[in-house]
Amino acid sequence: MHDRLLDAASEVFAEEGFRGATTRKIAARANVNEVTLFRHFASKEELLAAAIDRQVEASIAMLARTPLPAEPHDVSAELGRFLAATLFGFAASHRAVRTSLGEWGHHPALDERLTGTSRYVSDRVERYLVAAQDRGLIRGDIDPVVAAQALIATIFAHGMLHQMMPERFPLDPEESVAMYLKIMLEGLRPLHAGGSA
Amino acid sequence: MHDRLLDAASEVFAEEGFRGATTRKIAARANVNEVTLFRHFASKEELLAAAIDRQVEASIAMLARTPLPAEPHDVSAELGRFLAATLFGFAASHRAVRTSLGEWGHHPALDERLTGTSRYVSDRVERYLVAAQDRGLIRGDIDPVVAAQALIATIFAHGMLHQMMPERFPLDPEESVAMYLKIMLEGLRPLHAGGSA
DNA sequence: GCGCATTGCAAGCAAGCACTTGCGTTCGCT
DNA sequence: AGCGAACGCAAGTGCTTGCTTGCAATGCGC
Repeated sequence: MHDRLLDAASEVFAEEGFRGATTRKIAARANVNEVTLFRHFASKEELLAAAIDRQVEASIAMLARTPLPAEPHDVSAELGRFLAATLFGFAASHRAVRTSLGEWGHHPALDERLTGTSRYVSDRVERYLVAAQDRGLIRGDIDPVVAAQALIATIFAHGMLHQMMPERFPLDPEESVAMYLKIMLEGLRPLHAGGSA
Repeated sequence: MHDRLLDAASEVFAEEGFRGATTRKIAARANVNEVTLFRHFASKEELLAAAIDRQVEASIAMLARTPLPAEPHDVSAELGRFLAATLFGFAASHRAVRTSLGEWGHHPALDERLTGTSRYVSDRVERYLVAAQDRGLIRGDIDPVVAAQALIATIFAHGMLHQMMPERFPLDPEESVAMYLKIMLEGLRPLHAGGSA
């Protein structure tokens, strides 16, 4: 019951946002009486906070199954796998991601939770790129933090825009990541190694 | 009065979304009686549609003051100027952009309007990159549509994430665009021209 | 079989919502 | 001066919201 309410709350929140996720809708989706909802959670806000926590933990656990190695070897392959998994996750929950962006800033108690997955991803990519730069696998004259930003921002935005404007962002996750990496890794390649891929 | 209501509606909608933008709040922000609002617009939905139209037209007019040339010459400088202007616009209205993303899909009458600026930008960049590819200014083995996606997605996401996680996305518009272009243009450079910048 | 915890159900509450009605006031125009 | 358009104000309608109350039904352990 507890879990069913959390799942229902996540779904309705993703679809309708905080204001739209009424306690009646959540209870109905969980096949539970609205009163029962308030017997499990003191308030709507508390319920949604718990529901978002659950979702973030689940998505991070999912991403943790395709980790970035601590010591980079094949940057293209390793980043490709990780970013494809990330994009896959974003695309699967694009509605929740977009809602979170819209909702961010309105409910301070929820803000930090809402950015949890993004922080996890950017953290890993940053660390990986720093390590890759230490090993001379990518060029040394750019800030790895900025490079991580560019990569994540691209993946991130593509995951949403692909759903919103499919005629303009038509590629599926694997193709997209391959193409983006084709561009970006060429741009990140050590400068002394000239020429093509 | 009409215009004051439209401005107020844009502001409140950007801050609070469709549900949060109550007619009372909009009227109060415009220093107008709520009844007057309904004498100018038949419904809340009609008001917000008109308000969003206005905002989109204004932002496109702003972007049109820094156009991309029909015939590319200096890709880095020309794209840099255009994307900096785009990022500046996104950053200035980041709250509206995020709200639009969250709201998108809920009100079919608003959806097309909400993506107006994005469509304009991706349209221009796509055409520019196609022209640049025709002239051999960027490599020929990548889809210019995909390259445009990567550029816009990066600008787009940075404009939002810079506000939400300033400690992770700290650079201001000019710096950001310069860094992103440094990476991406290196990746887009014609393959026969090896070496560094 | 008894007690206790968990749920459902019907009803309701105060507040907020979009939107309406009626009436009086203030204008600029002729 | 007279007229009509545009506005403010007070009040109210019917609906939805988060949340509560009271009571009856179900189930599980002892």
